[in-house]
Amino acid sequence: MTSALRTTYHHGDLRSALILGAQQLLVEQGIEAFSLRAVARRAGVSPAAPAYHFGDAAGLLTEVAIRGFDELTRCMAASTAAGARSPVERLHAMGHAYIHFAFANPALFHLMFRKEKMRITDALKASANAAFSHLQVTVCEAAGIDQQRVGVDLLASMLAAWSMVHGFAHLALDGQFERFATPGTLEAFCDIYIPRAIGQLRLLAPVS
Amino acid sequence: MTSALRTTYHHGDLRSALILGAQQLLVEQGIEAFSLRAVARRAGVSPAAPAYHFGDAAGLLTEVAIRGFDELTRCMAASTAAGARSPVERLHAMGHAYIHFAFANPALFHLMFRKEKMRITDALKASANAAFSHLQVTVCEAAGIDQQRVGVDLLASMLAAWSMVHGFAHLALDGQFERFATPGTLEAFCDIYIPRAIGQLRLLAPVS
DNA sequence: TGTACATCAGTGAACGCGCGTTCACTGATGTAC
DNA sequence: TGTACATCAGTGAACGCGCGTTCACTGATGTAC
Repeated sequence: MTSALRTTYHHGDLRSALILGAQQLLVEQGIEAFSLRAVARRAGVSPAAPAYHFGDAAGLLTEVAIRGFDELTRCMAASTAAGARSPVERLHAMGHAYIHFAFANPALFHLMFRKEKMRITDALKASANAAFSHLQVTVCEAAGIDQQRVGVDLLASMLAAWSMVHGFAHLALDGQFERFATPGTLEAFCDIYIPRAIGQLRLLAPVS
Repeated sequence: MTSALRTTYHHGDLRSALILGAQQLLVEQGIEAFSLRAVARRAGVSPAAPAYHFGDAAGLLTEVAIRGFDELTRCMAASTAAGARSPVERLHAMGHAYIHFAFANPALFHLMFRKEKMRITDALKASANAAFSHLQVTVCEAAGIDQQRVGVDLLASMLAAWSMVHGFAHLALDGQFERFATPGTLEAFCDIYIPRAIGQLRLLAPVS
């Protein structure tokens, strides 16, 4: 809701509008451009309004990050839900989903893993944990292990899988793979190398 | 050289001193605290002096990042040089070195992979490439492949290895592993899981 | 059904801060003759 | 060997900017009686 649309003194749901506006600001201009004043401006609201709801920038960004983790969880869940695939195929699908989430929301993805920008609240931890346990379940299934009995080896597999997709996404977003792919073909490059990189994980049998 | 030590109008080697000061500022206060004025203050020099040498913050940070990549290369080289180990052991050692470099220099490590903070000069590319080709050689040796014949499969192995250590370092630095380790034991946690995670790479035979 | 009052949600002008940048300047150094 | 001059390296005061935060305020909403 922009200032042009405001007719009443009270906004109605300014809190949500500010979170949404912050998300859009992140998408459009990156985290460097983020400030409480910029968010207020975009919402057509006085510069002091965001502080009333969130205290400071970290408070608002925390809410944005929570929604980011929720969305990531949704993406991962959707990727494994479709069709009756094998556990290994589901893990591949989830890895893809993780990396594609990062590509689709670069600034949000970076924010989510920059704890110094946020307040580590219980709500944030809960959302992040939900995303992680999706990974955990899928890795357990792919490795054929009862997830009630997570031991050192399985945790190592999970860390390896998570680290790999996370690192891949980070390096790709930072342009480190331009070394190998001419500009404009990064997506094609990723289509080829994401499955092969994930396929390098020892716990996984070849997809087909 | 601080202002207290300055006796002459000319500094002598202000350019180097500013780069060093910027590095220290990064170590001590993180990238958020970085500004040309802060660097000038630390060097005991007028606020306009850094701009004379580097143009803007990106120019100075580029120089810092170049030295970061050089140092990373040195760390990786040192890790593989010691003793007459097997190729696989050398790859393990290099992965350790990569992650330990990140732990020892968190702010610098983050800077090196934030291209929007820098100018992508030829010198920067050269330093980054040098670090990468160290990885490439070691992965080739570990996989037993002639590095003159890098194909899709070998590139996939390299990307997998790089992504994994990079992601591991990132996630650990962001505190994501506090989920598993009580505070204060992160290093012990990493000592256990770094080798096991790297051991998950398909190309690698068991270390011993 | 009305009225008084408390609380909530947001205003908007003002504050001080650190920042990058400009600009006329000056001290030191190098070079040509 | 001296001198004139150009260039280099850095000064420091000033500028305008956007920022977070404060503060007295006000319009709207809810609640008690």
